[in-house]
Amino acid sequence: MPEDSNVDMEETTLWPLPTPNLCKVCNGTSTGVHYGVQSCEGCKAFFKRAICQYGQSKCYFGGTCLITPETRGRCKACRLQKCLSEGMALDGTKVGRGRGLRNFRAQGSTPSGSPSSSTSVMTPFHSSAGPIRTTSPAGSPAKSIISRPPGADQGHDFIERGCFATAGKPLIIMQPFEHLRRGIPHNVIVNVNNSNTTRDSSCISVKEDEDAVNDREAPKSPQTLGVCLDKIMERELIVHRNATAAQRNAGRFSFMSSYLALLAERNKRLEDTVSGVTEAVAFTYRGQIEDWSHFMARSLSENDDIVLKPDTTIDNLIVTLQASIVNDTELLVEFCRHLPGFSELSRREQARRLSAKFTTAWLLNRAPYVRNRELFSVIGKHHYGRYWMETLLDSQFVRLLFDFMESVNELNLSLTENYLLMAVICLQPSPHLCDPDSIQYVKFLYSHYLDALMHIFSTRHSGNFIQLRSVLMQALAIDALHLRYVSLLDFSRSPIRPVNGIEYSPTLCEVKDDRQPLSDL
Amino acid sequence: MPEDSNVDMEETTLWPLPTPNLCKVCNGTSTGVHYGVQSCEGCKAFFKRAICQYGQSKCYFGGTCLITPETRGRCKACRLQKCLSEGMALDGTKVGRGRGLRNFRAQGSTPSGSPSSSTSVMTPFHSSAGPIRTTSPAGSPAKSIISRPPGADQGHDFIERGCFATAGKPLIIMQPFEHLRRGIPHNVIVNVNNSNTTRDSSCISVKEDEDAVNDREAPKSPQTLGVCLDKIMERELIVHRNATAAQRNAGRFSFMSSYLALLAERNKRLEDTVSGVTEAVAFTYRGQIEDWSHFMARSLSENDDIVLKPDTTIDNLIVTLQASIVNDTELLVEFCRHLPGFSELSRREQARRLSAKFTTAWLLNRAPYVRNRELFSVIGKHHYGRYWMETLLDSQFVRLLFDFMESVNELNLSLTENYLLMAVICLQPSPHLCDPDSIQYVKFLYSHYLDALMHIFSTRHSGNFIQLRSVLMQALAIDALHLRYVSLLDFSRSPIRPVNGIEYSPTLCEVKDDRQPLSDL
DNA sequence: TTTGGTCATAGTTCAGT
DNA sequence: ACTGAACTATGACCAAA
Ligand SMILES: [Zn+2]
Ligand SMILES: [Zn+2]
Ligand SMILES: [Zn+2]
Ligand SMILES: [Zn+2]
Repeated sequence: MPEDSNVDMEETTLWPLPTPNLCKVCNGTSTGVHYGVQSCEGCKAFFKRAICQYGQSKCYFGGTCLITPETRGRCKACRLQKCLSEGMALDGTKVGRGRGLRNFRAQGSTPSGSPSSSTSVMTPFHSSAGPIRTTSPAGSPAKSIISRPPGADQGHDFIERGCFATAGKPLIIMQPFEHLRRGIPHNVIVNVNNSNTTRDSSCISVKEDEDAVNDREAPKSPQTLGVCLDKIMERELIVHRNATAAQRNAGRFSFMSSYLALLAERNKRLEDTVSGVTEAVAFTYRGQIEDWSHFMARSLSENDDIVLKPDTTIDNLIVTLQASIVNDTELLVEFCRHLPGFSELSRREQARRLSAKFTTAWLLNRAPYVRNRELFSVIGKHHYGRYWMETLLDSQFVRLLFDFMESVNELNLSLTENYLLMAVICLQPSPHLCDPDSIQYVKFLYSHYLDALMHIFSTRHSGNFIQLRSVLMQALAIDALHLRYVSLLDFSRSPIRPVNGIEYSPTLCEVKDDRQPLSDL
Repeated sequence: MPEDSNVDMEETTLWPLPTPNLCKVCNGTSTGVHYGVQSCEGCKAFFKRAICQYGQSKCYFGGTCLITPETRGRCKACRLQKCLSEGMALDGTKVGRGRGLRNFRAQGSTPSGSPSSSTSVMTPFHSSAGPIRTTSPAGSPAKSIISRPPGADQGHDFIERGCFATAGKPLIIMQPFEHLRRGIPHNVIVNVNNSNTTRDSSCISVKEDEDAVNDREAPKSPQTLGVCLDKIMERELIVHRNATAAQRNAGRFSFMSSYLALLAERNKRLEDTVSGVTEAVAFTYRGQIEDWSHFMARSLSENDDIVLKPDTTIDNLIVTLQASIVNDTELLVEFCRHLPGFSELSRREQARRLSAKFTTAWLLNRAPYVRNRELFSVIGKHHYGRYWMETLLDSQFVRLLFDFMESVNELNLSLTENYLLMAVICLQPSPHLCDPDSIQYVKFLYSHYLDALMHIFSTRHSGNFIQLRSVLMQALAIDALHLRYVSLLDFSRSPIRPVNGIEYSPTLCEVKDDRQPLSDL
């Protein structure tokens, strides 16, 4: 320490300012200001690695190693210490050609965090930089995806269940049998001979002797398992005196009542939420529902042959379609604004979420009006069904849309359930849709609405949870497709195609399990 | 968060900011409209580079990365995708500069056409004359040069209007003459197959014609759905002023808190129950678990060939088996007595229930020690596995037992889950096991324990509810078999066979339509 | 106001040790 | 396992239109 500071003093006093090309850490040739300090390439890279990936290191020479271009490799601890004492830091690094404003930090006394002893703790912790990322030049082989920060955890579990299943932590410490199961036997049981168990195995043999002597040895008469069990039950249970019936009932009641009250209260909450959805529908989609129901009923009754003819020109239809998209979006926004709890999301997240969910909501809204691969919806004054969809859109894409709508249809949802499902889907807590501070809340909302859906869904005989789960998964795929394809579609001209020229392919629907690093969110 | 400040501004001004200075791509601070989109310097430069010099890139995180100022550097593919879906395009619409021309010339071999069309290709095929050749990796030609579709205008005039001009929506102010100002009327064939003569003026004139034809709504300005959605969202959501972050948090809290309190209370109940099970295990099965785990681990590690040899005589084994049955029964009774709520059953029902569940519990207790069709359990001092089972018992019956244990195994249960499952099964409310006055209570207990099981089961990724349901059904079958067959087995002599002479057959497992409350699953 | 260009600095790679 | 020269990517700033 004294050594270093002397050197610093001399340099700064005798050659006060520039030392234009010297690394403040090792005195080598500097290539500019890195991490706030005039430094060389080596010290720059070393500092980054030291902060991001090295573990602890310690000086073995007393902590006062001189750092020069020749010696800087000899003691990592002292080199890092020097970096820190010169003011290097990863935080607040400006990307791009920012002003080197941070230089003032190096002035005056060494910054607060500089360790005085030479045991530098190289934590793997890092600020916003994220794990070291590899970018690939075109066509390079696959890159490894670097370790994911601990924050980004479970992805799909919450698809399966509602609040009651996910809210709260795991209840108990798992002592999984998996170690045994997976057939890697050797490292499993370390506590082989810890016979300090409360109940050691000898008791078995003890009992064995007793019972063998008492019950079974002498009589050779057949003894069924049933008889044996009865005897043991009698013996065992008689030891514990049982309460009277009245006492039992009291016990039962106290055990059940509060829990049942909880369940009742929960059901009331869920029903409130369902009512909220019903009201939201009445405020928004109701007109559409009536129109389309009527239209479908009429079309189906008039004419068994369901292939409907086009009733306008492409250009007119495109204009109408654009308008209907606007209308649908407005309805979706309005619908979600009526959902209890939704308004507590930030406006920006609302916008992000609903933009991302447009396609899925569009499909859910229309699913009830699909019959025999035809869609009976009306936009403007025109029937917008398979004919126009196939005319305007990629046919594989259209097939996917119908597949999804038919999947939804197989659920046989009631009207309320259908829009409850829409709410659930609009609230799926995908990381890329959540504000950083809203993830927990959205997870709550999602599972709450899912609870509500499951609640009314399960009261019906047809409740098909597997299919429901499948639909939720498909919705995620549609969301992915929306981002990658649908939102790039140019709806202003006749073959509606994406502006980036990447045509539809099923791979666009793939939902990978990967989560992008969310460390600093 | 920048958003908060915006919200605050909003609160004070009472008038929604028309377009906050936010980058449409990354939500950072915008510096104006670049390439047709309100964007920041970074996204502007990125887009330019991405189009002109980068090769293709691909997302390694699933293709739905969130793009924020902090995260935008992590995934080029998603950033570019977002740029495109927001409508960014390189073309000559805002040709304001000659520098680029100079640059093109300096590069040599520039297509000499008008500067605005130099990169204008709508197809996924890239123009062979890539304008800027850089040091991009060798042989990565395929980057389609994106161009703004003809007719796209830029700047604020478009932003002010709803996208798609919101045909039929009176609240939007049309600016039908905006394009007249810019474009020279020009009769070009309507561009379903957009010819590459994408001069700005021509496209605008086309659009004008369309406007005139279609009752002056919906100018055909090519826009992606993504842009459209953004604009509507902005318009719709801006009408409803959002609360401050603090207000939102308060709202969230009030919405969540009582419900979460319910959940917490419920989880506490479940947790209590699970703890009860864990304690019950510690009091009863713990010694067995340790012994058998150790035995299995040792057996598997010593010897890949798992066929274990008999280590005693049949007569000895039968005696030992009898003793172990006694022991198992005692353990089962003791285990269930520790289960919260179980003691409130009448002694008679306890006995009836546990007698009936003996076989199922026996199997559940041993399922974790089954590997490759071998059972690694120890009774007395002897291994009791497939060899002895098949020697003593009906081989079809043995096969059934192994089938069930392997089904249980497939659930990959933790230790606690395994015995929680045992509790659930012991509490199945079959009518023939219940006292008349206890049916409701048993149903409650059953669903309570099932809740607890589902709860911890669902927190694990492997939660396989279908398999769980299947196991519960199989358990009922085993119960039926126990009554009809197992309890009649005479364990006192060597081939263990039923005293009534009715040999095992699968029909004995049939469960009458007993209407078990499995709908809870 | 928007454009292309600049360039200091950040991040990444890979042969060398 | 670490190092660092060389390379690529980023974006604030700028001058020009
Ligand atoms: Zn240096
Ligand atoms: Zn040192
Ligand atoms: Zn941006
Ligand atoms: Zn990505």
